[in-house]
Amino acid sequence: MVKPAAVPGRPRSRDAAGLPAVTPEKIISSALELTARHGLEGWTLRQLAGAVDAYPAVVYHHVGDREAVVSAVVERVIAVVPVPQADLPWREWFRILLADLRSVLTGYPGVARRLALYGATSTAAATIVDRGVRTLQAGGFGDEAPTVYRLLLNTACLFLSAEDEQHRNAALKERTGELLAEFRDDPDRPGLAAMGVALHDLLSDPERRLNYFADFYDYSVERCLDGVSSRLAVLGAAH
Amino acid sequence: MVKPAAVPGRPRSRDAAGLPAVTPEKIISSALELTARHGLEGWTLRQLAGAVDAYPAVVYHHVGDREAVVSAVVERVIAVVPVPQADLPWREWFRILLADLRSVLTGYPGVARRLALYGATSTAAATIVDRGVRTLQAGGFGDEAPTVYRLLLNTACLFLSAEDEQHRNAALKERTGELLAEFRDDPDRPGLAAMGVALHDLLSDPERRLNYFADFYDYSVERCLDGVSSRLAVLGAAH
DNA sequence: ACCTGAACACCGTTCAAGT
DNA sequence: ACCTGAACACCGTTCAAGT
Repeated sequence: MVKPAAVPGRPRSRDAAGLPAVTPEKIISSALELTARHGLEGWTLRQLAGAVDAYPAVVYHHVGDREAVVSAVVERVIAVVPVPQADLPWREWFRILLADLRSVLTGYPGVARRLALYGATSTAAATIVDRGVRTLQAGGFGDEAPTVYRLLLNTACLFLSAEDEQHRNAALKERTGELLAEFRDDPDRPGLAAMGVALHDLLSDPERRLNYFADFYDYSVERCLDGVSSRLAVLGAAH
Repeated sequence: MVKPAAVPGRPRSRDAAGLPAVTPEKIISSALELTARHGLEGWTLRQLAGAVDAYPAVVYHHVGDREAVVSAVVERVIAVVPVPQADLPWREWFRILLADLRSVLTGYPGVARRLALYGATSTAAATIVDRGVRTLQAGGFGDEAPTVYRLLLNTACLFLSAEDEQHRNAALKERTGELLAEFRDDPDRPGLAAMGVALHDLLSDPERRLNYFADFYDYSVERCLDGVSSRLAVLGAAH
């Protein structure tokens, strides 16, 4: 990881040292690996440079600034997300897409956040948007299809980004949870007590604790789909 | 803002210089101001120290590290959020809470994100949780009230955090929007084209553009409430 | 064109020393 | 106890100089 100190006898160019040339491809796949391991905000440009045995300036030369590397990583990740088959009913289509999205994005912490905030622009992303909106159009959402698409994808990516962050900063989240769990016997605040009990039960059962994020994600996605579904009924009744 | 360079004749203690003593209170309200202007991640500890005419180490002495200051700011902000009156039907109660939440949190960029990720632990926060969960219990959600509460608050805070971030990094968001808008005539990808048209219409109408975030927030909150509402019907039918 | 090596202007944090 | 002033170990980024 750490570059050896410059010594007088050391060759001063990569090929004199027998090192392969640095390429954008190598930089980006190293960044992808670092992201899988430490999250998108968990590595520094100096670490990335170290991973390809080069100086930070080399990253700038081949790819650009940190932002350029990050957006390349994001595009690579969405390219991996499978697109559900086209003839499914809209609800099923999105249920599958969002489940697959989770299983990919949890492997690359921080990518969900970028996706939620700025989206992606690659052809892979374009395909998902196209299929998604068409599925909603076919489902009867008409002009509201793009809005519904944004709602569903935003919700999914935002919840996943929260999950990433809470894993990263488990200590803080834990502390808040424990604090709330302490109120579980408060007779003056039955609502708070109910929340305390729910949180306590959740944290003390090892299995529920393990599935905490997955379960809450599924619940949230289902409620979002429910909401969109009842909106569809309103739209249908209007004409 | 900038401390004057140390000159030989300058008094070396605050009271010798006629400066009032630094207090935790002053530090935190300065941090609150800085957050209102630049966002929670938009100021540095050195800036905060400068705002109270002191050295960074003074902030450490009176409040603690950056994290301690940030969490104090978050608690101050939620204390400002009004709690809707207790006798409202659950849907109305949350509609009002989440609208008020938005009008407060948009004034303090970055706070929504913290709230979504780690919640708050002050008595002000506890009151909102208590009333919210009780309102849902009264509405018939039973044991699912805590989960529904978390879903609603999470959704609201996450959407608001996305809004904060997109305002902060308007350039990136703009670029993605324009890129998508370019596909509005693509005959091979009608779904993408529909998204392009929707985005184009949105960005070209000045009024819709201005209300973009507020409208999408309201839409998302309403769909979330719809989803929760149809879940309530399922729960009710079960017994 | 590609890479080296150092520098620049920042961060949050720590600490011995002064008052 | 409160504050000074400097230092430490980092960042991302830039750039002249080498090969």
